[in-house]
Order: sequence, then structure tokens, then C-alpha cells
Amino acid sequence: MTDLFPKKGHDHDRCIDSAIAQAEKVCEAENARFTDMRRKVFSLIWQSHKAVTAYELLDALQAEGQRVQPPTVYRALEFLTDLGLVHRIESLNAYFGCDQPDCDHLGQYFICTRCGRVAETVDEDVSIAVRKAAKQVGFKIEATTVEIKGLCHDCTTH
Amino acid sequence: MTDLFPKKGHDHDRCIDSAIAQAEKVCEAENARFTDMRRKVFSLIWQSHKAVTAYELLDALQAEGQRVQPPTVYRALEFLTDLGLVHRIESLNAYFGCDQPDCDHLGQYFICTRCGRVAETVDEDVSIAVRKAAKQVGFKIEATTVEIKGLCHDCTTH
DNA sequence: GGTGATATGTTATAATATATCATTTCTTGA
DNA sequence: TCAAGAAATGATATATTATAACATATCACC
Ligand SMILES: [Zn+2]
Ligand SMILES: [Zn+2]
Ligand SMILES: [Zn+2]
Ligand SMILES: [Zn+2]
Repeated sequence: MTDLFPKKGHDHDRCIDSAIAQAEKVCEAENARFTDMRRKVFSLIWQSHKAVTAYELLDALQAEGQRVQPPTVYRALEFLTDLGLVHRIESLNAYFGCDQPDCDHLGQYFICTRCGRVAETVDEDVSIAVRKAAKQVGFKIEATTVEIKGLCHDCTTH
Repeated sequence: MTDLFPKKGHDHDRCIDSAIAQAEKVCEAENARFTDMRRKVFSLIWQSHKAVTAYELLDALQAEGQRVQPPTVYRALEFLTDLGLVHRIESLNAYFGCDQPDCDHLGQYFICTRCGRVAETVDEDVSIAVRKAAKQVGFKIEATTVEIKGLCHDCTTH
């Protein structure tokens, strides 16, 4: 068993720094501008491993004294999700930071209903099973949403 | 290849009648009341094989002259989804009728982006792969959302 | 430095969902 | 049968999530 979720006392600053570094790389590769606002929103999303809502981000920005409106947040989120730097959790209407933005992320999301954290995996067996199921019914896949709710390992044992 | 989606010219009245008959059975078995409002909402959902939003249902009810408010629709939807007669498609904020309410529906949903129809499958291989992926990371599953968007067989060939 | 493209600001509003309390309808058992 | 309690619906208000439309600012490039 390898827990996808980070350990309790882990150095989260490293998560943040690494995520930002990766985001910079992706933006550069895509010739996309990692503006102050986008960087700010991205950092806020990475403050935890939980999914955050657009309005939580808005509140956080406003708490810092910025006069930000919803469209600003949604635009940043659109930019980040389009680049695969952030994923939207459909069943939560919330967003969280991708820790492997390089991969082609037809990912699956584990969502802990106790601690609220989200972890992403790109499980080949799941992908294969989904593709096979689609093929069996003559369905041409464009996108998949696989969201699994339950208890993370920490939350089952503590 | 067995298309999950109904044929174009199929007798949809039979779909509706059968769905209502099944719903009556389920409600009776659960000792739940299939009231006029719930039956009405259920029928409206079954007017097509597409997923419909709560407010589309509300509009349809109001168009019939009823003075219905959102809570009434959401209550009916909650009742129906709790019984497994209707499923919510998270990525669409919409609802559609289950055609196999007896099974334990850890189902997967195929959503055609062209014709808008939804079809449900309960694919064991997908379920197994998801359970295995969860086990590998020590995650205890409570619920799963598997929504697959793309083109149904009809829409790829016509 | 001027110009077009991109990003953000601003205002308004659309779309989805729920909280709360009042009223009606149903069930059930004295 | 009908009174009491439970369940469902009505009604009002509001919370939450998201986008449209147009103005302004910033950036990239020549
Ligand atoms: Zn971390
Ligand atoms: Zn947890
Ligand atoms: Zn039909
Ligand atoms: Zn189709």
C-alpha cells in the first residue's frame, strides 16, 4: 500500500514551491503568461491539498485587500485548468492543484470526506477498463470524470 | 458491440411506462410514497433519455400551470435519487432516470456531447479496477462518480 | 512610442441550490 | 371516526456557483 496522500507533518512549503516551479515550466512551454493574478490564485489553491471553491479563492484575495470580482477568479481558474495545472472536481464544484501536470491526466481523484483532501492518480487499469467499456458500447470518449469519495488512509486509521 | 443507447425510432412510451412501473415497485418495497409531485417529476425526467436540470423541470411544471417553486423540485429529486430511481450527473448539474434501479448502481454514465443523451452501465471491470486502485492507496470507498463524455454510437455514424 | 492582442476591472445578472417556517395531506391508532 | 403526529408540499427568502458584456489597463511586437 502506498498512500497517495501526503504525510501529516510533511514540508508543505516544498509542495507549493515545486508546484509553482512546475507551473512556470508549463507556462513557458505553452508560451502562456503566468501573470501575478494567475500565480496568486495558483498559490492559494496550493495552500492545502484540499479542493477549494472559486468563492473561497475570491474571499482569500479580498482578505488581502485586493478588490477582486468573481470573473477574475474564474478567468484564472479557466487558464489554469486549460493548462492542466489545476483540476476541477465536478462533484464538489471545487478546484485543486495538479501535482503531475506533465502527464496527459485522464486522472482519477480520491476525495476524502473526512479531512477534505484530494489526491490524484493516473491508474492504467482504470483507464483501460473505462476505454474497454466504452468500446463495448461503441462510445467514442472525449473526456472522463472519475471521482472517488471515501476515507483516506490517515482518516481510516486515526 | 452492443449500443447502450436506445435506437432512434424506439417506442419511448414503453420506456416511460416501464420506468414508472419499476418506480412504483421500488417505492412499494421501500414503503415510500410515490406522490403526484414525485411521479410528475419522474415522468418529466423520463420524457427523454437526456439529463435534465432542476430548473428545466421547474419550467416544465410551471408551463403546466402549476405554481411550483424550486424547493419542491429539489425535494422530489432528492427523494428519487435517494431511492436510486434517478441519478445526478455531477458534471452537468442534471438528472436522469435510472433504467435499472434494482441493481446497486455503482454505475458509470456515458454522456453524449452531441445528442445529449445519457446511458448507464454497471461494468464490473471498471468497478473492479476502481476498487483495486483504491485498495492500492489504502482508500476506503464510500461513493464513486464515473462520467464519460463523448459521442454515442449513433452520433459517430450519422 | 504606437498598435493590436491579451489580461484584468467593473457591473450586472444568470444558473443552481438550500434554509426556514407555514400549510396541507396522509397515516395510524385510540 | 377522528385526533395527533408524521410526512409532504407551499411560500418566501437567500445562499452558492458561474457568466455576459463592456471598459480599462498591460503587454508584445514592430
Ligand atoms: Zn503538501
Ligand atoms: Zn482524510
Ligand atoms: Zn426511450
Ligand atoms: Zn449521441
